[in-house]
Amino acid sequence: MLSERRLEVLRAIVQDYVGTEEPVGSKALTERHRLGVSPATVRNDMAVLEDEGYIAQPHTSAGRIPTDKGYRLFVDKLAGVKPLSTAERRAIQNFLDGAVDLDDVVGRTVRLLAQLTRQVAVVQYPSLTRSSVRHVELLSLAPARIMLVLITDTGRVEQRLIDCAAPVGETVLADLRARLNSRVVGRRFTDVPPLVQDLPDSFELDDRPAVAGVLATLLETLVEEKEERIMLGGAANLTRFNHDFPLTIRPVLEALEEQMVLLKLLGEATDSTMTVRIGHENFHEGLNSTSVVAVGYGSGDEAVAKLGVVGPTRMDYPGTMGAVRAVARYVGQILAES
Amino acid sequence: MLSERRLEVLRAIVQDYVGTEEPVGSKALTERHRLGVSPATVRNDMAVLEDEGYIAQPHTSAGRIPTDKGYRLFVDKLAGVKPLSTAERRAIQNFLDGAVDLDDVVGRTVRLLAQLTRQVAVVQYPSLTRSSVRHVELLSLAPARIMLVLITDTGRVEQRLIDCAAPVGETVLADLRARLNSRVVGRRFTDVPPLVQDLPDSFELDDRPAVAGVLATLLETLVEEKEERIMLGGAANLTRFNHDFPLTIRPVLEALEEQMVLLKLLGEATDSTMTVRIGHENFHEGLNSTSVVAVGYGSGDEAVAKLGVVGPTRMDYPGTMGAVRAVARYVGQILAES
DNA sequence: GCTGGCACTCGAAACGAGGGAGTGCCAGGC
DNA sequence: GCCTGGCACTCCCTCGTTTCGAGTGCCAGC
Repeated sequence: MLSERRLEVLRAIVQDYVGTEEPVGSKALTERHRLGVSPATVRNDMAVLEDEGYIAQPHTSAGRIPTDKGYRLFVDKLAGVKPLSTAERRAIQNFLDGAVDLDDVVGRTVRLLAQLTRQVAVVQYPSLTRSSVRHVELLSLAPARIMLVLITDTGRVEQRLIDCAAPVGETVLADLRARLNSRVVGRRFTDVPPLVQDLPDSFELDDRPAVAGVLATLLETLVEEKEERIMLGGAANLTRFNHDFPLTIRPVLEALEEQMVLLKLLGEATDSTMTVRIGHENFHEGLNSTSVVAVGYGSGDEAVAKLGVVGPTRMDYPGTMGAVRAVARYVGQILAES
Repeated sequence: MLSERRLEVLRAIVQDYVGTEEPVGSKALTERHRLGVSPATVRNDMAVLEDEGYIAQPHTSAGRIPTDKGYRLFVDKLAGVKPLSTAERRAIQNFLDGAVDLDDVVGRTVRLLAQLTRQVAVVQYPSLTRSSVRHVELLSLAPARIMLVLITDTGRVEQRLIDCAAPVGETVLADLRARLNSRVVGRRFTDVPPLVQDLPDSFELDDRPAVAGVLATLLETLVEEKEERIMLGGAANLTRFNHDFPLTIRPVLEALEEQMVLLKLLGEATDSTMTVRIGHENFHEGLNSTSVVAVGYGSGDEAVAKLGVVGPTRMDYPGTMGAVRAVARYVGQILAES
């Protein structure tokens, strides 16, 4: 177990390194922080911290920088979540109010988060699997062609084209639409499958294939993982850490273009606790020197999706966590109102 | 007027510079191209080309690089559009087939273009103002709250929340829905306003405000420029020209995050001719060393929107133009089918 | 267990020489 | 009149050397 002072030294190192982006030495540390001991003592502490793997030196005779393990300790034990100023809170509110639809909400959120944290923002659309049905619409585009439109309680709209083997009459379609809605409106999407299973049975034999086709597409839409949509913003902020630049920005940009990677970054937890994934904890080559701060958001207690930011491991964790949490709360409110 | 050979020299310079990314000198030129003259002659030609502003040298005693004016001449007079190989064509087809909805089409297109050209791809969603109405849906969410869903013939779906001053009955809503659809389905969005202007008059006095409100939101949705949606992809390709890197990538990324800038980049022309905007022709600081190749696409002859790529002025114009044109054609086909 | 002192390390910046690619210009030849 | 070979000149780039300084580890002393 590390002594109190050594933890204090680690905290000071993290803070200074985040601020200056340069390895921090023992002398500079004692000058910038009131540690009450001499540089020599700090050097001894640093040697211990290095042995334990919390800090490292880029090369002999340079200052120290925190390791992933060091940041982890910092986040878990040494740092809190910095609340936003009232001015910032007001800015968030102003910015998010006035969104006209879900796309707009998500778009504004992503820009807001990017601006607030000066990092790359990632916002997931409300997940279908965690939403409820507000309305199902069936539109006949051509005799054997139907458009399925799904509207969720979070305002999300999904559409699908369905090619039927045989033409479907307007009356059948209207009938199906009515029955479908009476059964599923207000229900969670995950509960839908058993509710519609026997629906084809109540139709004329001739119409059953078409009805079954529509239902199949409906269920497919619910299940497909690619239906998890994600919006990204603030990529320009990547250029701010122009340290070892070209080497590091490339793989990050590439990773951020992959839907699947983004989803994994945000994490699987379905509650709204905040997760901080640091460096190698992301298990993705190329994101080894980036951290992710993510949190669930939703209209109620339960999270319908996640949002967060991606930045260098050398980031202002307390500030970032504060911003992410605050934005998630406001987005939840907005969603609850609509 | 430049002599034939001098044009040939310019072409050679552009080609070599695009290939090597390094200023090209007279000796290297004669070695790599069969110009039939000596380096000294080429030097004289280069001096003339420089006087005319087609090429420049970064500093005395360095090779020459093309100026924007030089690229312009190259694109206009010296280069054609390189057709894609059949393998590439097949790849496009395979990649775009199997898209399930409009979002999917646009998403696939953006990835395809980025991959094909190895540059940043930009795809605009079919513009509302150039589409026709397929269906208008009105859903009652709460007594005084309506969701308006607009579906276009290109498969685009837009939704809007409408807060009415007073509750609107289901029958009124159904009535309005029916009348609205019978009037506007199949019509161009730009033609809609006069078609619905007198619609409130046919309703009970009590219901007119609500009806008018719905119509107002509908018209607003059509007009608003921000409804021009755009998808972006391949940002990681920016890192490929890591020449004067950090200086140049930052403003480009920033510019690409602004919806308005992107729209302007794609250009205003509504037909499907290809436009190439080179360097300063973009009139946007930060995009001074990037070029944009854009073209309209649509299901018929007329363009419903634009797509294109953004890359360094030092790009392979013939190849890029070929890829952009080919992709636009395929997307048009896909759209026509749906 | 803390501190001051000291020798040592090693990267970053500054300096300077050399090489080389490229240029402009000129005189001569077809 | 246009092309060509020759030549002197210009600068950038590379590379080795040097210097400088921040930082370290270790040790003896309090």
